[in-house]
Amino acid sequence: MPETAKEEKRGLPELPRAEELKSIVTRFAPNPNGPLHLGHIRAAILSHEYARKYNGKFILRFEDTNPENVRPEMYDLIKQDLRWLGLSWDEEYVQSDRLNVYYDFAERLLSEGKAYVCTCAVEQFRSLRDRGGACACRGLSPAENMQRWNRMLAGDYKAGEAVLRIKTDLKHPNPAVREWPAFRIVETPHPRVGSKYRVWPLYNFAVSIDDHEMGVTHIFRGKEHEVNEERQRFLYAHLGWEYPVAIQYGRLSIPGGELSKTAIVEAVKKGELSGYNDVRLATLAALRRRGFLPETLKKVIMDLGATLVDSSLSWETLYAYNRKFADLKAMRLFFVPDPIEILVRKTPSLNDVRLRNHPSNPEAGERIVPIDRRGSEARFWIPKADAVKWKEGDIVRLKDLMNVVIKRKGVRIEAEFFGFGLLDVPKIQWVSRGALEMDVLMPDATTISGLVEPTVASLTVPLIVQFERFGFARIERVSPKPLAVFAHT
RNA sequence: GCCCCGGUGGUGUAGCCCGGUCAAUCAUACUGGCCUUUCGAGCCAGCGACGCGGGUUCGAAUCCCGCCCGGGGCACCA
Repeated sequence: MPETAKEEKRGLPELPRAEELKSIVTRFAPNPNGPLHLGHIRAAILSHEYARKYNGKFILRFEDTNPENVRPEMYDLIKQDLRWLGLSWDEEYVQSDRLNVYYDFAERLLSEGKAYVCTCAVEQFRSLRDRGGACACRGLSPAENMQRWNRMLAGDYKAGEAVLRIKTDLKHPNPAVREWPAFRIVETPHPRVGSKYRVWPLYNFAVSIDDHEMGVTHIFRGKEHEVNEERQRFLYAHLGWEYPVAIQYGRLSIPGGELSKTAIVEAVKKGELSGYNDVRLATLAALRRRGFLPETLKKVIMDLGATLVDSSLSWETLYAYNRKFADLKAMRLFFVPDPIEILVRKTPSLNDVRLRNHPSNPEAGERIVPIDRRGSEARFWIPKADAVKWKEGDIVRLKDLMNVVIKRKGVRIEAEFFGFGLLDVPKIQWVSRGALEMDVLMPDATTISGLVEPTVASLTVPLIVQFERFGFARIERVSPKPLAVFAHT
């Protein structure tokens, strides 16, 4: 038992204030403007796991308050991604459905003199702000502000002509937190709610209102939000609210994961990438396609924890974790890359062989590998890369079948049967009668072609398999031509 | 330029708040061995780190100061 406790402590340290709060509420709040990647799922997984650990609530909230970059297909893609990861949410919100809520709080702040509608030109406002000064709008009465606000809503101002600002400390050491904007005017129709609204809340406002209204107790987010927290605290103070516990973590990088959501969307448009799940990407869709298992990603993220240090993950680490999980259940198959034919003479009577689908798990069942045999001659395909290393007289074993001795090399290898008994010689995977052509898409987007056992045609895909002596892969389709996506060795 | 944060083995982390039990945890990688009809998995052993300099203290990875290095923010994006 102490073991378990220790393990748990390592993976999931106790949350601050978990004891005093009756219930824990966390949330994952993605912007539906692009595909989820490793960095996003860090927030999602941590939030989810903690909610579950404390029997709390996990909320999914789409932060789509910028009509200009919302991509309608992303709402569902993100949900699919989360489901695949095994994350379940108790409540779901979409910010573009909640404008009235935000408006109510805006009006309350205006009437209490804690916010104002600013019509200054941005540059002018900024230089004033940087010097610690207030613009004329700040001194307006609540009544005047309400009037301006109504004019904003009515459409009397164009985009950029008016903005609602939250009053802060004009002398705050960081100019970036002073008098931050909470609402702006956007004329672009929103993909979900169309032209119903033209005044949109900005991130810091919508997040603050929602986190409080939804009872969020713990927030997980990247440290790039540190300044935002300072800004939001002014709003919480105005409204007399208590700020949730915020847990920040550093940047998570991995080779291939450099691309921003916008850059990915662009590259896909231009055809430079095959899609959001292009194997060269570190999007969740790509990781899934490459055969990474949800439990692998969860484990990796949980091991990372929530430290402020920036961490750079290596693919090797990801592979190692995944190998461990995949090995337990992946069906074994023979795949022969870049095949060369081998003719084996003097073979005794041979039947098609029945092989275990998994070396140590009998429940995985068996499969038949057919053999092309005429009289005492049998034909197989083996990897050329192995064959070139042999010389005449070498003995090798066709794995799980028989030993052969190499007689002649050429465009076709000629060999002779050398017994069934297990020998301490190289064991080579092979295919024979009925073998199917298959492509394996590699992580660098190149393709390796080869032959695979005919049983592939009857598999239910997608399926994670291990091609013996080649590596783990995810079979993506079995017809017309089977395609697998390589995961790792 | 201004504001903020961080630096533990090759990599990722635990420990740092509340100094001693830390000749520093765990994982991964790597090396060697065992096992195995895969170059996969498993088992065993080994390897290897507190950014630098000062200070406080009987004692510092842990506290203080300086330096160096790295990251983030300074959007009417999220």
